[in-house]
Amino acid sequence: MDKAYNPASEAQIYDIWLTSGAFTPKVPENPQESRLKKEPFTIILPPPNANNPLHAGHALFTVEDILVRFHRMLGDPTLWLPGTDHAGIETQFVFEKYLQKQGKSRFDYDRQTLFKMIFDYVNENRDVAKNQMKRLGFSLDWTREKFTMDPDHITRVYAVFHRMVSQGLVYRDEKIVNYCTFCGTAFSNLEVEHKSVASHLWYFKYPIVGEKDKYITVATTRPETMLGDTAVAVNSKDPRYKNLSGKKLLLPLVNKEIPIIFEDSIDPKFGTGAVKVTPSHSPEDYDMAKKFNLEFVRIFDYDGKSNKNVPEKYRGFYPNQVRQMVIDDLTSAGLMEKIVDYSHEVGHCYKCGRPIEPITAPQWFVKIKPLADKAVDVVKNDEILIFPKRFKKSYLTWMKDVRDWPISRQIVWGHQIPAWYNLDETPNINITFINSQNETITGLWSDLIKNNSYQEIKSGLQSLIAPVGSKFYLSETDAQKKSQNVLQETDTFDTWFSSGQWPYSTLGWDPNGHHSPDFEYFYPTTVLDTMWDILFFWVARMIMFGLYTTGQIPFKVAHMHSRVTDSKGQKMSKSKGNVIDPLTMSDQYGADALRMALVIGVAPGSDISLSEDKIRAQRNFVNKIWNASRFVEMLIDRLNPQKISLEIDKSKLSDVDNDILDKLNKITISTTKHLDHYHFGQASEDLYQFFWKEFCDIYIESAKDRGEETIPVLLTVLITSLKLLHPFIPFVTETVYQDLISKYNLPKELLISSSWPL
RNA sequence: GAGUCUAUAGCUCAGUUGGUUAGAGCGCUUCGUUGACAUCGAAGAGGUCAGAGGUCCGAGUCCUCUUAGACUCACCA
Repeated sequence: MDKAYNPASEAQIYDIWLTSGAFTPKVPENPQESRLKKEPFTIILPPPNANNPLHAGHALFTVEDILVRFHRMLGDPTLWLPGTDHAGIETQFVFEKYLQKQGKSRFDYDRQTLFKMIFDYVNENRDVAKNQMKRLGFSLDWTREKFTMDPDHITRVYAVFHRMVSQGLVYRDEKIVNYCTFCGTAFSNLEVEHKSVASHLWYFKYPIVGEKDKYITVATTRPETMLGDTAVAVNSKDPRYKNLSGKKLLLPLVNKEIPIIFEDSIDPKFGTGAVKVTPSHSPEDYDMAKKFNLEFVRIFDYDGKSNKNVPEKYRGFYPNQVRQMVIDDLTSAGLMEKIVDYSHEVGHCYKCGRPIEPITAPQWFVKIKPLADKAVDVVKNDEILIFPKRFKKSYLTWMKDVRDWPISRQIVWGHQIPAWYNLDETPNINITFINSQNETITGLWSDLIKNNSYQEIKSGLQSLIAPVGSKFYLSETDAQKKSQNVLQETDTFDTWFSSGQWPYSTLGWDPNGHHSPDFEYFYPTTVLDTMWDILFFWVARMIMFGLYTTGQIPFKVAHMHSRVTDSKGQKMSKSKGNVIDPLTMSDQYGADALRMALVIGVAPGSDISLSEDKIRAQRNFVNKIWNASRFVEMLIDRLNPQKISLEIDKSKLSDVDNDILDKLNKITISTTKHLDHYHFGQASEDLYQFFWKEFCDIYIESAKDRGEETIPVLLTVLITSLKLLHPFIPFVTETVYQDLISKYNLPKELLISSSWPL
């Protein structure tokens, strides 16, 4: 054996495990019956972005590997299923930046071409993450590897979509959505970041029609939207406005009469108690407009600029430009009463950081209440356990009043929504395409078809917007019954609509009930482990989808791990320059050292502060194991016994022997208990102390002065320690174990497949 | 606006259901080690467990409040 442990050999060990078949569980003949007798242990890996290399957070999948290796050694049929995610918006934006460097943009390509370009781009990078996971020692079953862009996954997602449409759980509607005009797509509430913005409250006057020099003063944070006002709302109990019933106001600058409505949700104490109502650009106003049947006037378009619904001089400007113009014009008209400082929360795009424009747009929605109710029950009654416990509470409060989920995104990278429109049936569909002269053309189908062929439009298609109420079909052939002129919806599903179906889809759930043996055997899965930041995005959606589609929970335990921070407890980010790359670290110190550093002494649910110092310390520990083993072998060589035995003769034991065996027994019990309770930090810390202090510093030291009666104890403690440590630091333990086996003619087996010492 | 979490040695953090002199790693001081490991060993310095009050025979641990920080959710003009 070399003087020091060399992590370069780790790759060979991984290959040995891989070819041994240890990662691939066998599915018995009768999966359902077998499952009743002995339940498998299953984890579906949260699929990393197929396009990106791993970061320190991914290295934390170590906790899954620990669980999987532990249960495999306990003798449970164990499956850890790998996969990668196409990560819709994330990846498309990365690709757009790449295009930008080449002086191009997404608008230069038709939809099909752009999709293919991104697909190729992702395929080039897909193996990177996969190889990195192998490098970290993750005992994933690669024979079952999946990708969210696999045709069979898409088929299943489409089937579930069909079912939801037919049951009225998916609908189209034009309501207020969070729209980022820069990114060009709608977002769900979860994708909006609220930031406090120091702004103003503008007070200005709306003249009352037919009453000279009488006004109502409104207070607003968004003066620019007044161009789209269609009412002013006041509280019916507000004495100031009581006598105004039936009166109209003259909307300044636009010179249009708008009604006064009486809505009791208006707080008389805020501002002037009178609120301007802009149904197309404010969620609250939208609700009021629906209630009072008000007119909708959308003044900002998808490109972020003001449109033809405003007086000519204000057209074609961004909101902040319109704001200044409106303020100036109201002031010079003598209608501006006052401006006061005011700070409030404004939604910003989580991708590009720009302000979100609430805008009415036709989108696809999931009716969430029926799904959420069941998903609440299974967590409330602990059918699904959420660890650490505090996340149960945040899950339940979020679920309680979750709103309908907009699932359509105006991007091409993802699963194109499987809905087709017959254009002759719905001629008012708005289409954007690139024609044969490479010009981008936008217009209604009924107009475009006069000068362009269907084929040209179809092949150059970029996007379409079908008005709410447009008839759609769930297959292309159905749509073609009336005529051949059909187009598929150009929106794609929110990534989470796809990944929310990951657990049952990867295992081979079948929409027609012909499920695969894998599904019958491994579903519901046992543990889902992920970082808490996607509890709502992903975990909640998986629970809803799982219950809806399979009628069963997707997993029994949702284990939330924490963020990896730097040595000062700060979030890692490229701009701060404090990023620790897991692959650089494992090349330098070994994957074992990195893995140990990520779990040792970490309390469940608390942030994990990682530093090179910490990894180095664990490298020393790994080397300690190596050298202790080497020294045990040297001791045995020196004693040169006739026969190597692991049999312990209790009558010959001294106090030191009894002491170490007693402690070994205790550490075995406590490690098992801690792993059962997901206390990885405590388990690894205790093992560290036991091995280094109790075994090396005390027992091995004492063995230096003794005879061959120590051999069975030395080997027993060493081998048992290797087993207990194996889930945490698989490479060095397996390497040493194989060395002991060949040296002392022990029964051949791999540590990964050996039995847990209980 | 609602909620969650954190505060323990110079630094980063453990401390399971409250139970004797509060622990680890790194750092620091002194010493040792020519035949496992300088990626080592031994010894040591260093903490009124954020503050105040309370429950208890007993509180780092449970309760209340205060202070300071982090985070999550949220359609209020």
